[in-house]
Amino acid sequence: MRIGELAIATGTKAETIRYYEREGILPAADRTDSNYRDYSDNHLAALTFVRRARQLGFSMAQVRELLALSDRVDNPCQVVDELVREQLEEVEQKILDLSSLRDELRLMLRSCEANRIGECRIVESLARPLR
Amino acid sequence: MRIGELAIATGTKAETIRYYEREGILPAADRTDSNYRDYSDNHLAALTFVRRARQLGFSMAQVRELLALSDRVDNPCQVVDELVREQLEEVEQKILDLSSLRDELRLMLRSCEANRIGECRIVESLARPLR
DNA sequence: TATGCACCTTGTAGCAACTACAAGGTCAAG
DNA sequence: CTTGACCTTGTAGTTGCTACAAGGTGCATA
Repeated sequence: MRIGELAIATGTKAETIRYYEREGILPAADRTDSNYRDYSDNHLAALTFVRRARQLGFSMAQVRELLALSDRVDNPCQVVDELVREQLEEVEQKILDLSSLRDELRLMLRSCEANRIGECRIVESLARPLR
Repeated sequence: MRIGELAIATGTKAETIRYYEREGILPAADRTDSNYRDYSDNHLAALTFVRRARQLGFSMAQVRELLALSDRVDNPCQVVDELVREQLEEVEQKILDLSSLRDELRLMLRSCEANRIGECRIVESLARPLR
């Protein structure tokens, strides 16, 4: 399978796939006579894994770790569990941050009843000293 | 007031302040005889505004817009309102995305009862085809 | 006066994770 | 035999900073 096909199959741009290969996230593909990359089902599975982990918010470094772990079938599952737990904590923190941000934005909208910037509470509230 | 003072007053690194000046987000400061930047209270207010907007998740481009709007006191407040509304929508969408992500991570953790990677559901669930 | 230290200057390069080109090679269809 | 879709490499751009390096300035202290 050529890079374009793999790209469509995984919803990844061809350039991103080449980037992953350069970064050592994906193993290099075989080459055809005309030097085109030629991917196997193993590559498809690997890229699927990578994309899914990325979608779940894992960093490239974390994906590297996950890949290394999943290669060594005899490792304790605990290590993977730990990575997931860390990621979960980060995500939960982000949700909290965004929630208070959302509340502030909502407040700003509600307070805007003037119709000229001169009296606009939104601009005022942005100009307030930082907490 | 010198750059270090302004940095402390706003919780911004001096390098970031110089960066904002380069980017035209902040007006250039006056210079002392020895070529040090010399900031006024207006600069303090402007930087406070910028930092607050950035904390609220506005992009640099949006901050530029907000600054331009807040300069023209006779513009309808509606334009600012619209920007805030857009930002709010983005934030709400991000919260939704992160929430489903959180749910998936929680599921992964719960399903991991094996203790060897060979049977690890987490690794399995990462290898599943992309939705 | 000298010296040490914190602060300032400019310029450049690095980060994450791609994305967008440019300039050219390959291949199948019409 | 030409068109057009695909592929190749390499390089540079994106966002919003951050981190140097190499040198100048200002002020307190020995």
